[in-house]
Order: sequence, then structure tokens, then C-alpha cells
Amino acid sequence: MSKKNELIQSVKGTRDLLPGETPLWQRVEEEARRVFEAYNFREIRTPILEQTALFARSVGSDTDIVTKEMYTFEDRDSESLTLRPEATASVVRAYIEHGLYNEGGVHKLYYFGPMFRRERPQKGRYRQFYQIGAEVLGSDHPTIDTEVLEMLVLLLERLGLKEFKLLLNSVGCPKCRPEYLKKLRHALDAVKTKLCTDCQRRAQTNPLRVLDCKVEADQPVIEKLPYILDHLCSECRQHFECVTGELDERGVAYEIVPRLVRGLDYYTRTTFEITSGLLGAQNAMLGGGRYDGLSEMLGGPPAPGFGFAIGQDRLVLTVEESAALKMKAPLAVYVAWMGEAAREPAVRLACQLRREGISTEISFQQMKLKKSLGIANKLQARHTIIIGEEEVASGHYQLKDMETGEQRAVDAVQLVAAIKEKLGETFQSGRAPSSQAK
RNA sequence: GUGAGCGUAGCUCAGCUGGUAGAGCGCCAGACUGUGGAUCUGGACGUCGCGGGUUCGAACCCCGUCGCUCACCCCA
Repeated sequence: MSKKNELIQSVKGTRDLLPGETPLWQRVEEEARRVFEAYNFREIRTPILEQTALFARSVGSDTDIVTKEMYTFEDRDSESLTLRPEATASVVRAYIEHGLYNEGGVHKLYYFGPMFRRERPQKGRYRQFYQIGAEVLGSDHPTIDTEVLEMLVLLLERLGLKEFKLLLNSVGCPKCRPEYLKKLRHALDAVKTKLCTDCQRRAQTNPLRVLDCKVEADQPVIEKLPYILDHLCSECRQHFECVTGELDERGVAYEIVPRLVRGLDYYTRTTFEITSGLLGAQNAMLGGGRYDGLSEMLGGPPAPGFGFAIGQDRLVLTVEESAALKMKAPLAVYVAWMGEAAREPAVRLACQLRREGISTEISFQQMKLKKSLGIANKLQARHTIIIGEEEVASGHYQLKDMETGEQRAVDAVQLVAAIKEKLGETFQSGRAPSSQAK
């Protein structure tokens, strides 16, 4: 039990996004929406809470996520529930549950939202973290893979990112992978003793991960291990060649990394990751791939899928680091009033401005003009409207441009129009231009 | 779950070999009865993370604990 008066702080691995940083988050979300919708994706919102079995069956009951990272608890009726660790399973669940496949064609869906994984927090990794993801359900055509990758690269470019790499691999399918794994295990048995202790353990638990080892001394050994790319069945090989061929056609740069491994069980064929050097140890900014058997695993009809998840926390970090976006949240108008006679006209004017969508601040108590201007300055207001006894009497208010310091008397009746004109088209909303609808 | 580093004012940090706290920024007020951003002057704000130990005396040394950060594992 916590002591009285003890400070209560946010749960470990969760954090508050303060107004200083939310503009950047909004910017990223707006750009994602715009790009996704340009590719004809539509938003889906699924619950944060799901039955535990959903993740056990899709992500894989032996994966780290399921065995030790999920927030799982018993509901009052002793049903086991879990805070979603990822969203692909939920999207596929919804697709099946509502029979979207009956509509025919492919479904292109995107989502935003928080995910939960109980790991030790570090840079770019949180227990509540945010993903922006998209899924295409209903076809295994390689062009889908390509189109989605093209879309992702466009999004990153739109956000001003330069330092990123698209890493590509194929992990085969249930037809070719088991055989490959057998070969890999066999090869590992022969060289195991030359590897680091971590890899010796991985050779048992998850042989694919050995390929991903970063220990310098292990590299010569790892390079001689068989890669799955050389052991794909003909269908998987053809699919992969199609994807890379079309990426070339579209001018999307990529790097084939035969050692790229994903941690979720449901992946088949194409897998990929986009990394950024600006991120520290957790350099995977987003990842995804194809999951052709997932729908069946969840009791649905055959419905091949391809998707990705962007780590929004990490994306925001790189956008910050690359300093491509300077966010300002300028206020359009500050209304300064002095004297009781000015109060009502000032309040009425502020209301009018706000109804026009012009961001406006007004003090709720009377103060010296000097003080008001100080506040207007701190809020970075573009304009200050000064209303005192004289202004009320004459019906002309002082309109001051805070940047230039210029000031003139404007007829109160024409004030809103005058401000609109001064703000110009880009600032109709009174906020930065990023809020323009698509 | 494992390891390392760090917890001093709202923020960034200083504080020599132990003598009960300082700077810059920010904040508030004034110089300037209705004109901001500069300058100057003054002011408020600290259980030195918490608990225990050593000591005449602890922000400083020791032990424990909590928190944060980074890394491992794994992933977004």
C-alpha cells in the first residue's frame, strides 16, 4: 500500500505526451492518413482488449511476446483477456467476424493506436507504445507487397526522413520452411561451439535468430550458414522475384538481407523492416510482411494478407532528430482589454473570432496593457487587439501586428474581416498549415 | 528477467580531500497611469529521491530501497 501523500506517477514504461510534442504526433498522423487514403486504405478501429487466445494463436504461443510480455488478466467472469501487443491479429479477427471477405476483392485497412508489451523500457521502447499500421487482406499477389512498400517509402519521404533503409527478405512458407529449418539446425550443430553463448542457446530455442546475431566474432561462421532465400520453394521464389522486380520498376530502393528475421510466427514469404540510424539500439522503425495462413489460424476462410506496423514513438524520434519539421503553434489573436466598459465588447469579439475558426486568447481578468502585451508575446500571438475605454467610445479598436509592431485603428465592425485578410489563406484556421484537409 | 550509469530549485546543471546549498534559464514584481520582445533592479521557490548506518557534523562516505536512463534479451 502506498503511503498517503506519496507522489503518484505514471506507470513504468508509459508516458505523457505534453502539448510541446503533440503537434509532431498529430503531424505524423495526418500525413499517414493522407498517404494511406491516397492509396485507397480505409480506417478500422478495433478494441484494445481482446481474448487472450487471439494472440496465442496468431503471434505464436512460444514467442517472447506471448510467453512473457503480455498484459493478461482474468475478467470477473474468469475469461482471460489481454491488452493487445499488436493489432494485425485484431484486424484479421474483425475481418473474419464481420464477414468482410463476402464483399469480394481486397480490403485495405489502416489503424492507429496504443499497444502494450511488458518489457524493460529503453530508448524507443515503451510498455505502452503506439503503432500506425495497415493491412491488405484478400490476395497473395506480389504487387500488393510492392504497392504497400512504395506507400511506406512515400510516407517517410513526406515526413522529411532521409536516413532510412528498406531491408527485405523472404521467410518462405509452410511448404519450404520446415525443410530449411532442418538444414539450418543441422549446419548449426556442426559449428555451434564456435558461436557466442547467446547463439548457442538460440541454436536450440530459435535457430533463425542466430542469423541476426550482431557479435563480430560470429560473423564468419554465420556467413557460411544456409540462408532461407536459397531454399525457397518455386512459388515463394517466384513471389519474391516479382516483388523485387516491381520495386525496381517503381524506383524503390531496398536491400536484400537474407538474415532478416521477424519475431512473430504468422509471417510467410515477404518480410521487411525499415531501420533508421538515428534510433539507437532499437533501430527498427517499422516492420511487417506477408501472413498468408493467419486467417485460417483464427478460424476464418483462406484470406492471404500483407501488412506492417510503424513504431510511432520511434518514427517521431527520427523525425525530431532529422529536424525536418519545426513545429510552431502560433496564436492568431490576443484580445487585450482594459476597464470594465471594455470587458463585454472584448468577450464578444473573442467569441466572434473563435466562431470563425481563428485561434484567439483573451484574459479572463483585467490587467495592465503592459502585462497583456507580455502575455500576448509569450503566446506568440500574431496580433493583439487592444480595447479600452477610448476604443469602446470611438467604435474603433487598435489592431497591433506583434511581429512588426505596427498598429492601427480598425472599425470594430470590420475587424474580423481585417484579421482574416491579414492572416491570409494559409492561416485560415489560425494554426500552422498542416491541418489542411486532404 | 540480467547488467551498467544517474537521481541537487519548474528546466539544464555546479557543489574541491565530509563543515547543514549555488549558477544560468524560466517564473513573479518594479524601473515605465494604455503598449510586448532588449536592459537593469529586486523577489519567491530546495524533505539535496527515500530509509538506515558511520561521524561532533553527510548533498558528499557505507548499506538498503525506489525511480529514471541506457544496454542485453526481444521487438515497433
